[in-house]
Amino acid sequence: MGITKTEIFTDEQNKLAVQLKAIAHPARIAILQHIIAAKACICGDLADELGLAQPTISQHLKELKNAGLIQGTIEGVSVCYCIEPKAWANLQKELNVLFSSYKDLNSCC
Amino acid sequence: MGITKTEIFTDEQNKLAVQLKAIAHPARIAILQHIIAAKACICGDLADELGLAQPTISQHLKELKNAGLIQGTIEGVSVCYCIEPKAWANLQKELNVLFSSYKDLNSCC
DNA sequence: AATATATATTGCAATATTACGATTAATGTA
DNA sequence: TACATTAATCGTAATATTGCAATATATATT
Repeated sequence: MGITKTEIFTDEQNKLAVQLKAIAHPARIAILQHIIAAKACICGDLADELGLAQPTISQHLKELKNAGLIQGTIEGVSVCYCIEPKAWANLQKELNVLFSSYKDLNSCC
Repeated sequence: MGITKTEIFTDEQNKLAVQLKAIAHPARIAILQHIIAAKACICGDLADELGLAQPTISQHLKELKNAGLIQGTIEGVSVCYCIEPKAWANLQKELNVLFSSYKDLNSCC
């Protein structure tokens, strides 16, 4: 078919998948890194820095925003994007739970 | 176009994106959780447990393996899949670097 | 009000992903 | 060797993503 069967998974699994998908693109990783380093937080600057067209950056920002990972504040004619602290911390926690649940011991092969 | 411009990003950004993409699907999250909890580590069992067809699980396992996150050991007629410890630890580290690089202080908005 | 600047949206073509039935390949057992 | 069991691959249809040019929207300035 081609459509993910979200109904057979838990809300946690689906939400984690959605947020990871938002990060799982090199351009969006680069955008997040730039925002965090405060090198650039507005669309046009990011487009210049990363070498992608303005509409492309705008779309990536939209996806990150839809996933709740960043927030935008209107500043005159431009928009300043930055990390959404709660979602960021929550995702970090969820990932830690997943990654820490594995101990080298319980490997069966 | 529709093709990611990997050449304008660093190897680290691209690799991280690939591995995150591998995890960024509810079925693959569920598979990893099952493998870690040692509830099931063979294709058929996972198919039964998760309610997806055997070829579908096989494809998801292949993607996780391609990303280097799991490894498969042939055990008679079946294959036991488990976490690839090094890649797992490395990804955990990379994610920690990314997530920890953000401090609530340096938000510009 | 007209102009400049910055972001968002639309539309499109190329590509990638998702899921599964049918089939094939590989190992173990009678 | 024939048969059973399990995993992988192939083929296909549906859907989603990626990137950009063109355009629209929104705010600031003159």
